[in-house]
Amino acid sequence: MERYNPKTIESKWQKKWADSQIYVAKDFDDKPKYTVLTEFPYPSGAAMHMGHAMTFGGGDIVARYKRAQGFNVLFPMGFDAFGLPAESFAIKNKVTPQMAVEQNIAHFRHQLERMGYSFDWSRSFSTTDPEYYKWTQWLFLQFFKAGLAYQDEININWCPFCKTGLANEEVINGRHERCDNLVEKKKLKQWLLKITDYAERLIDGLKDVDYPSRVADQQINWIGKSIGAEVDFTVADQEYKIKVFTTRPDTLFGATFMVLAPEHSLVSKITTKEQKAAVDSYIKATQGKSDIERQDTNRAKTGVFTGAYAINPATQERIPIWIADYVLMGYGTGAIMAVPAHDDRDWEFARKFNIPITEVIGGGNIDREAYTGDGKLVNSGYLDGLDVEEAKRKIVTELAKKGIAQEKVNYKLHDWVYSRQRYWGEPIPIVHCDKCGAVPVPDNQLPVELPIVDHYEPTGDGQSPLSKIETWVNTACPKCKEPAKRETDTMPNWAGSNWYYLRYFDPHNNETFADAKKLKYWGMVDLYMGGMEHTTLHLLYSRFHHQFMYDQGLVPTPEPYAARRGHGMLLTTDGTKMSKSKDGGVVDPISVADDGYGVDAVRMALAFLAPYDQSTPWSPEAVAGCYRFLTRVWNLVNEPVKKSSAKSPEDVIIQKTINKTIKKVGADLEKTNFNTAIAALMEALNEFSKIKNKGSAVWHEAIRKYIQLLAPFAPHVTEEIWCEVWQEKESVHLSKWPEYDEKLTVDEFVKIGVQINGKLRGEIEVTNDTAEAEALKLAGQDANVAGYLDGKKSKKVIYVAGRILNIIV
RNA sequence: GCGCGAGUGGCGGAAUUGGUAGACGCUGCAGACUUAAAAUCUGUUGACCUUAAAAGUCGUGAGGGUUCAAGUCCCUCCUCGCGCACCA
Repeated sequence: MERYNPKTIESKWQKKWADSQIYVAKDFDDKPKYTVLTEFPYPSGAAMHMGHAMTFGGGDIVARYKRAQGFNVLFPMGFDAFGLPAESFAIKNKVTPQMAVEQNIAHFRHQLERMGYSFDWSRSFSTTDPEYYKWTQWLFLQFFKAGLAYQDEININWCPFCKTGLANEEVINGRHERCDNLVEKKKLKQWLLKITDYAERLIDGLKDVDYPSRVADQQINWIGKSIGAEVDFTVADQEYKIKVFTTRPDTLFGATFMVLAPEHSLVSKITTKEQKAAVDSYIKATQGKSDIERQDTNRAKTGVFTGAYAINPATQERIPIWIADYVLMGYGTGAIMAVPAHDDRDWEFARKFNIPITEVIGGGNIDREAYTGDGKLVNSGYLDGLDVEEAKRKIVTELAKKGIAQEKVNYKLHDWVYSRQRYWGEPIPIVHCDKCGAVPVPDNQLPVELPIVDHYEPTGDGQSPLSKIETWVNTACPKCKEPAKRETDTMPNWAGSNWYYLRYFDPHNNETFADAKKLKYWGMVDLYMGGMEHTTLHLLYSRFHHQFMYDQGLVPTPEPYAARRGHGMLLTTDGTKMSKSKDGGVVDPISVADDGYGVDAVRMALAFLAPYDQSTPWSPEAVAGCYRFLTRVWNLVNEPVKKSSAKSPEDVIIQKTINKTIKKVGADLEKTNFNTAIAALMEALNEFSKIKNKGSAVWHEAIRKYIQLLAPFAPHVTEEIWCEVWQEKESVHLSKWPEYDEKLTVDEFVKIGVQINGKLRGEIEVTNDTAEAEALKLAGQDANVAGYLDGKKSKKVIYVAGRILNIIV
């Protein structure tokens, strides 16, 4: 008998699968379709890491399972190759980004093939292919034409290291998520996408899709919806009005001062001569602070009085207007009405600057702290006696009559800063003309290709390197044909991934981004697997993109992904996050496979280690264990046995085992519970190993099914057994998923516990329809139980058939 | 501070949704095979107390409660992880 040798087996089958194209998905097949998508990678020059293997491995298991179930499965793969890392790699290695990407894709694809994933490579593409980004640009123009892409001069997040503007979502704790450098503010003219128009839809749509609650909650949280009111305050003795947003209009009578963000446009207008010096120096000090400093909640409140007053519209009293950096220009209107009695921050501020604190909601002790709970209104004129909710409604109604307040919903979500000052991205297909303004490049001139240049290092002056290429920049206005200039900013690295899943449905179409019939056939992605870290980035962006496309009639479904699953993080053995900077931190799946365990064992270990969505420490022993398991499977099927048609007394056990296992593995796969599915397969192997007569017909049928169950998890060794050991003509991965007989999944006899007064004292063997009296009799025969029952009367008997017998004495 | 999730053996983790806690894997221990080791196979592996055997007591972060019965349900609290964070 040959030893299990993954190395020769794996490379052989990977080649055969590629040659026979068994994983190629067919458009418009009669079978029901199933689209399983795994986030496509950025092809770096480095080794593939465990996070990739988690994503692709999970997708591959599902893809193989669904194929076996008779679905026409689309399991595609491509590359997301625009963006900063490719450019940095190119600069470092002194090659062009185009060359770097080509090399890296070849390298990465080779690794993916080495892992044996069942991707349909015929549909592969890179977001950097001009035939692809033509449509990325075209889609941008649809946003532009719909008024959802616009230019604005705003204060944006600027990464001084990468020398580019960033979206809000790309800033984590005040640092650029890619390079970890501190982000600055910079005023630049930028392209933005109006994602805020879709804030409500992005929340709503989550109801109709199956996302882990963690993911849905995080998106809802990020969008940050709050319901409240906008109220106008007039500045005393001046013509200005200050608009504020508040979620607590009920506390208006308690507003004893106002605060403007230092950047607020009214600040310079209302500040008095006496206060000007103080205000100016405060603004200057604020500008010198980083976002991290400014957002530190533990910092003591600072601020300065403008000298101006506003009129509280409820009390008609004059209240001072301050500026303070705890009020952010980026949220609401950049101005607040401060109610120190019922807001922690306002309370702290008022205390520090000796501003009066007026209680308007009873129930707290405002001398000690702000009271933010419920209660009855006090000191509030016509609101007195109402509770908070009633008061909110009443005051907004009253003020609305006078035209100084209205209900308002606010979101934390900001419009998406969509331009980058880097070379390696899709050029924004706009021409700037002195006469006609921003003019879209006509469809027949797309794509606007990136010019090949010698220098593409970022300039750092807020201009894209493209701006230095005069021959490219200078063009004719598509409208009036007069000389005009191209937009030189490029799109963010997220642009290509916004809609890539749609392109898999029809990857080679030159007429449109994807044919409508194919969009309809492959429709919604049934299962989308990816990393948790993309929840408020790519996943949110692409949902927005898709919703817009739906509104434009470009796609048939309102949401892109029917279900989302994210994998947990692999931690180092000491429980910390795997990172490149740490010694031995990153383990690469292929080198582990090359150590002799093989790809199948590595893939199984990743699936077996922990529940799919849970973070867990990486364990090299787990791979060894899975290798051992696969070796045992290999030895079992290769064990020489005498074939016989005779029935064996062990047949019943064999049948029960395989039927139970089919049921369990199928149920677990539906829930992406890979770890328990594998445990069930291991359990079954243990049962099978104990069988003495391995020659019966029942045995052969069962072991055949067993290999089919194992196939999605260990595709190579099962294929070798199927096609070489058993000489089947067609791949195990094209075979039909075995069915089970419900009757054969139930054991005739089960052991149930016997409890006396709720404590386990014995065990009896019963059937599911053993009567209570019979069960009691059996229990009485157990010496230990009998000892406890001896001489005592049973008060009560609880008997749950097939579960438990509990006797109360 | 807000939102979400999790606390079970030496370790990773199971537990049919209230019914014999610790499946499966790893590790450890003992044995078989071997000149020896590796590999493989067999047994064993929650703690305590006893042990000739059987039995027994405790045990799912802590404390309380509901129930014949709680890892699972309810209340109070603690710890850890993730995300957001001066969001008005």
